[in-house]
Amino acid sequence: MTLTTRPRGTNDIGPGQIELWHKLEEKIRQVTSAYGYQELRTPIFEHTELFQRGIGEATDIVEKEMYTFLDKGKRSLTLRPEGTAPVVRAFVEGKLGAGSLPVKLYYYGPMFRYERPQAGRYRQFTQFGFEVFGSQDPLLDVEAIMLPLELYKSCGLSGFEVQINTIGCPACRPSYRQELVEYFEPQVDKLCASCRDRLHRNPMRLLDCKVESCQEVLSGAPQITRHLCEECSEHFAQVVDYLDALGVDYKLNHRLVRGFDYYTKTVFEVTSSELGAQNAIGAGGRYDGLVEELGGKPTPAVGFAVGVERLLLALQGQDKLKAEAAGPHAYLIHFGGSTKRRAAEVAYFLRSQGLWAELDYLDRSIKAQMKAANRLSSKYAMIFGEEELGRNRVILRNMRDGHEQEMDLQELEQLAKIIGECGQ
RNA sequence: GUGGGUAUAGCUCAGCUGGUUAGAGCGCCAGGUUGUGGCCCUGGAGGUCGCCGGUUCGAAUCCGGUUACUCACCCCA
Repeated sequence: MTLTTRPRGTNDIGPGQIELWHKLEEKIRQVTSAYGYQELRTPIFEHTELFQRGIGEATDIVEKEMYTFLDKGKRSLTLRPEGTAPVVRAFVEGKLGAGSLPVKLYYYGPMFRYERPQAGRYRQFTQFGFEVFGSQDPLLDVEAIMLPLELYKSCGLSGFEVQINTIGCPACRPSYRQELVEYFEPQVDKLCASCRDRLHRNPMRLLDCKVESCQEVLSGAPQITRHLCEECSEHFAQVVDYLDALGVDYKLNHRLVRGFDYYTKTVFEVTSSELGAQNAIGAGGRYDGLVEELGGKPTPAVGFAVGVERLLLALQGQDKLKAEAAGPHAYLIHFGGSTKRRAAEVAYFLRSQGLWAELDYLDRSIKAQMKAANRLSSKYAMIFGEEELGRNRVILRNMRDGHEQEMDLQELEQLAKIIGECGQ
């Protein structure tokens, strides 16, 4: 449309915001390194088929939310709507499982889904996620919950809730499905339109329907517990056991179902009380069948993804993770002409020492330059006056207390030292 | 894809039932201080009133459409 509006559902992140992003990214690096994860950067787009197979044909994402296009070679490509399938693809393609297991990988970057934007939902959004390959240990399911909790806490976030559930595996899910269908079918006329539609395609998805009129039928729906095979049942018991032992606060939610087809056994979701309708700040689960489904050797895996914009929204709501704006170490004030050249010379020296030196490029009055120094909250102002320069000296003014002293320009190192010490 | 709300200066907003040069606060620039910031005072710049069309002698104001933002549904991080 216009040259001056960004595409719907996208955001520019500039001064005032980017500082928070940098801080969060730093926290992410700290937490992932403490847990022994290495970063994996995958392409922004992949072969469309990867997502069709990985996420599942019958999911909303694949059916209506993907940014899919043909390139000049007539290949169907898709802007990644999530991070797990690409990581699995890279894991298989790069034979990353050839060495010692488990393999711990994390990713960070933009994802794309064509949806109506709303609070905490954008067409281009950012996810931080991680995946562990090569072990069925329930302790790794627990780690996949602990790591994000560590991140949230280190950011200062409070008011979040962990919900967990198990959705079984290909061995035990069919019989549960069947019981669900048998339970719902006689009362099909009491269900909403979308539930009726999903009943035969994916009956488990009815469980988290929020339509008021469905609630009564749903409350009597059978639970998966009785259908779990011994392996799944034991696995989940151990997950719960570890969580209890580690003192993690969580809530069992038998109606928690994830939107992707690849999940098996444990699924979890973290919500924030700070957010509106889109209150999930992270979610994940185990997916023991996906690597094989995508052409790799059978490899169990578990992962988690954090919605970065949502986490940032929650943090801002709680006034956390604030970035204090740093100012220049020195603002060099000049009168134009030769004084400007001397100021520039000193500025470049200071910068070469790693100090933030700022100067006026608009040939403004001294008063205006002082105001600029003040506005940027510069620690020092340096005044390059004709008279002082004649004696090879400048005035160094401490902007905090107004104290001034003359400094010798022969000793730039000394000058840089003073400015650098009080700065920061 | 569906529904509600909103759209006036860089920002936050006022503009009553349509009436002449569209305002305020903050911010920005300049001056008050011939070489010195913050406070104060004075002045100044800055607006296609989202866009298109309609009603009217006359529309920022009423009507229709459209786009964007926003909130919610579906779904999801």
